[in-house]
Amino acid sequence: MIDETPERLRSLHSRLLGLAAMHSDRVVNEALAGAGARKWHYAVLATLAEFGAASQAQLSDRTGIYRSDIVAVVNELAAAGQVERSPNPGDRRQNIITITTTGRRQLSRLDRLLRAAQDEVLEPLTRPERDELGRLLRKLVSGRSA
Amino acid sequence: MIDETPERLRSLHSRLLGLAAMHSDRVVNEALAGAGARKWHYAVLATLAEFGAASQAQLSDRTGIYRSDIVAVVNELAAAGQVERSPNPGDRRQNIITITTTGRRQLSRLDRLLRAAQDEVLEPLTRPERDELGRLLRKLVSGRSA
DNA sequence: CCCTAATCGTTGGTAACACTAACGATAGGT
DNA sequence: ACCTATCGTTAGTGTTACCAACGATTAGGG
Repeated sequence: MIDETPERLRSLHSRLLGLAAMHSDRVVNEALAGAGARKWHYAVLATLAEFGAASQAQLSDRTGIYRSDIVAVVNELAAAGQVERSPNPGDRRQNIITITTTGRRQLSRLDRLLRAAQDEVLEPLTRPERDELGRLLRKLVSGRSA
Repeated sequence: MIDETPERLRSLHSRLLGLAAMHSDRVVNEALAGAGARKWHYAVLATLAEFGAASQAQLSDRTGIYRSDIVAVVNELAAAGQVERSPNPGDRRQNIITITTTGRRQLSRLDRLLRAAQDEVLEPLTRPERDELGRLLRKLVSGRSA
């Protein structure tokens, strides 16, 4: 099993990051697809569960999803009965998004699926290595992440 | 500067990988754009320089780019005079892609730009931390990477 | 030697993402 | 009252990964 990848590419941190992220994303998306969700749905549900009801603009800030893309996500979650979208009487520009009981149930299902996916991706690493990887990545993106 | 991101997302390795890869990709692409290239062009030029002339299928294997996407990359490189595409007389299904002198010049320019981009991305990390990150990422993708 | 299967380059298409621009409605500051 | 900013929304762009299918060609099995 010879490695046919040229040296210049093999030693490129940006390439390694891309490959690792792609693989991780694939595993995660496949897992979430088992519950009819994508990572955006998880991000919104988790944010609602932890911070409580919020406007779409707040959801955008907290998840890093663009506010134009939040629309479709909330549409889909609402269609599945996992959130409710109601106008804010105090500020009629805003919608208030609330997580429902169905949404909480879905969230714990996604939590479970995600944990398994995470374990699958990190399987080649020992516990301390996983922690170290997390630390390094956090350091790498600290400041500019959302 | 409070962190408004929910705990569940902040501790997710898959999310950290995605954020880091996105940032790294952005910096790299901006750098390469300074020479009118994207990372695919670099990957193909580097592969040709290290392994010599090759068919498009071989380039696909060695770079990980899909064979349907190689077409456009080779088109663009050929239009810029950086590679030459000629039919293989020994197997008339194949094209033989050769790097030109212009291509080699472009490759060293891209090498320079890429090194700078790499340094910019990794700037928050110390030398040993960069090595450790590389090691962990390699371990993570070893086996299934192209 | 012929037929089938595989390979090569190519075209066209899909889906997810990140991101921009612009709009009507509404709110806030002065 | 006026100007400005914000909110949700629609529409659209460009990149990336990936699939399906095609004609041309080559290789392998009977």
